[in-house]
Amino acid sequence: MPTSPRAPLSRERILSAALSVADRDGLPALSMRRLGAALGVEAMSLYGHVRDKGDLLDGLVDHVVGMWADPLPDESDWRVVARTTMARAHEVLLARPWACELVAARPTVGRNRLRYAEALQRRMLDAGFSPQLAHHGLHLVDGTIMGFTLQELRRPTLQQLGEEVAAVARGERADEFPAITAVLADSAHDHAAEFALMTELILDGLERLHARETAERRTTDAPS
Amino acid sequence: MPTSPRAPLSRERILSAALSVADRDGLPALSMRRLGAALGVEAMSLYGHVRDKGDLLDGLVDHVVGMWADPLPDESDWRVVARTTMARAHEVLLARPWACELVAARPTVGRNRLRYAEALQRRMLDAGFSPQLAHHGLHLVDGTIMGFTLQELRRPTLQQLGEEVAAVARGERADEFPAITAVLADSAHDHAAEFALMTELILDGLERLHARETAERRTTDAPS
DNA sequence: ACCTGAACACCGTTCAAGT
DNA sequence: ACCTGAACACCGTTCAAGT
Repeated sequence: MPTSPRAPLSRERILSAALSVADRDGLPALSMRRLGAALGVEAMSLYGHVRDKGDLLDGLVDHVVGMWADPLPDESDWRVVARTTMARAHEVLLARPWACELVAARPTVGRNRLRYAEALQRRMLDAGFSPQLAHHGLHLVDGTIMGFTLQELRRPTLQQLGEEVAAVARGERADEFPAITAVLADSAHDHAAEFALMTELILDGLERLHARETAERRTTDAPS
Repeated sequence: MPTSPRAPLSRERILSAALSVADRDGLPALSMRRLGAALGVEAMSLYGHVRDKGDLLDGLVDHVVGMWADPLPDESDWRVVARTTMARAHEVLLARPWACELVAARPTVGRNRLRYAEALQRRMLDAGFSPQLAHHGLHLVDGTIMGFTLQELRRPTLQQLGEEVAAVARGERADEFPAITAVLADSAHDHAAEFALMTELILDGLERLHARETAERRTTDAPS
């Protein structure tokens, strides 16, 4: 779907076309040839504005990161920034499974990711975090976003692909997998609630580490 | 490298050949044609023992899961089981980046994964976890493994691929990214320590949720 | 300058044919 | 039964050629 069929073809136009191809038909469908066709152009013309297919995918990743990080929350509390970023990232990635897979396969660090990392670590340092803990904190938040979103995207395919696994999910293997069967029978699958719980667990943990750190600093500072 | 050049070609033999191709040359090199060549056979012969390339990849994923889950820890404490599983999974996946990517892209639930899920949730239920919390617990542990391993695999490519990002990593953009620069300058990159810290944070959090749950159950049970 | 056509070295998969 | 050869419809990328 070329917005204007003979616009001069820029990196911007290519990236946004790639985004809509991936959204509509998935990552495997995003070939240089099909992308060219979507822009009304031969595949080879793309190489004038994009070094590689890899370069294109990197651009795509940072574009998606921008979708949750771009209007950075105007807040000085690191907890608020972390919480809202996690929620937004989770939402954006859940809606675009291909993006989650892409970030896992090709973990590009682009401008949008830098800006978000700067913002979060700034708040942590301002709150009195040591550089080391701010470092851990960013990784904790990032890892949780990816790990948990993958966790949720994994769910639907459980019944779809599993041959004997489907039987387990239907509760027909209580003999061999009693615990799994019991858990599936007696618990809800509230994804959003689980992610929120995980978020608070992480934030609590970080806060506790921060408190312990300042306590230790006080005891070592006092005698001097 | 066919172990015996004219053995009758089984699913087992195909899977282990695929594993060594992926280990040696990476995931993109694992094509049906090259895998056939590694077994001294035409690509098309593989389809007698494997439905699909997808089927082959699914088998590969569960094989890797078995590498950390297979001798299940003979322990009744859920904390020990969770801790050792996380450590082993992290180690196995760090050594095989392609496996981490594969699990992210195609989250197969195979027999090995079922056995591990059963074992961990069994311990949690036995410790008094509600089914709901045991459910969350498994997802927490799994999400942490994936999220954090991806986090670490992401690190080396930061300097390798980033154009301007490399400058930030070298500390040459302190004006625009002061917090990132300060954190990178004043903190170590001890991956193993960070993963251990993350593990304890998760286990502490789960234990706290468990304690809260039992406290609530006691207060609601008492009046009856 | 920007785009193209043809070509190269690959893919996964099907299917009729061989042994 | 098990494996193969040829074929189909694709890939990413190069490069000389067109406008």
